[in-house]
Amino acid sequence: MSTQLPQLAKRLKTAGYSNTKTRAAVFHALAQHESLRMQDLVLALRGSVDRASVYRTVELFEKLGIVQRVQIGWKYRLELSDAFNPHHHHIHCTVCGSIVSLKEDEALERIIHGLAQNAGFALTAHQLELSGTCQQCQRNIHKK
Amino acid sequence: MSTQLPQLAKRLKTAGYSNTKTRAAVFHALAQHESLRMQDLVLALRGSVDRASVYRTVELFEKLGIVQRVQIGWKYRLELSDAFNPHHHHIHCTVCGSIVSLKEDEALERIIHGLAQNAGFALTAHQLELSGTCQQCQRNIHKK
DNA sequence: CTACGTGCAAAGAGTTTGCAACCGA
DNA sequence: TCGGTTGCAAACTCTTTGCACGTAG
Repeated sequence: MSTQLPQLAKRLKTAGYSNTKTRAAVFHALAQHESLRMQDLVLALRGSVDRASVYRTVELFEKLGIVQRVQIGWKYRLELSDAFNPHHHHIHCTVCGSIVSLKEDEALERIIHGLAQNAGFALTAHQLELSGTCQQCQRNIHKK
Repeated sequence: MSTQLPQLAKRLKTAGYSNTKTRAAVFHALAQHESLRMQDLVLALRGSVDRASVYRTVELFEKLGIVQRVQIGWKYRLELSDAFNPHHHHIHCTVCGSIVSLKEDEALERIIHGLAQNAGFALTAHQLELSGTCQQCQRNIHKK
């Protein structure tokens, strides 16, 4: 959403960083997708932003809490953080690779915070990753 | 535990694979630690098992459900799967890097299964990763 | 104008693969 | 013995870094 670009500019400014074309381009590319792999992001910006700059920008965005890495399967994917995108978790199909976002679940979040508290930790983040077989793929298996 | 070696032999045999020294060595190294990074595993086996074989063995063990990759921070770590090691989740300190295993929480597991069901998925695995600051590091920060 | 930001190219991790020798059943 | 397994070395992919030039403030 381009409505979020002012948000980006503000965050950069507040933290003392320049609001450059490159950073806006990376942000824009990220906003186009629910989540993407680094290689997709690099590809999407091919010709306009150098690979090294993409990595550097992502690193900065993480530090500023603009972007987060989420684990899907073995590899991470990138997505805008909770401030730009409501908090959620993912479930992915190990057969076809599709990814579904799960709405926030209050009871779940409560338990998670309780677990951290019991361990004496001040919780700053958490990720839950489910994997299994989606409905479509379950049907396909039965066809065989 | 060496008491688990027969378990390994059985699993390999059942699946039609040889029970080799290399595989036993990799398994043994994994059993020595709660979890380790690939590089630590390679290092622990330096001189006895080649790097490529470690990778190949880990891949096989995953396929056979002997080993699982868990996410800690951005990188994955390896640990024996739930069949050899009770199901649990992790919380890690982003300051000192320490990792604490959390005991299974029934309510949590129930919610997770419910979420998968709602999404129409047949759940096969899940991982929860918490991150924050541990008690020790919270104290250290206050000292400053 | 000055310091931060970027592109380019090259270096470094981490991981995979081809092939000949080796070993378990 | 025979086919699966391993070591070795090289190839690949992903990520980081140094440096000179470009650009925002």
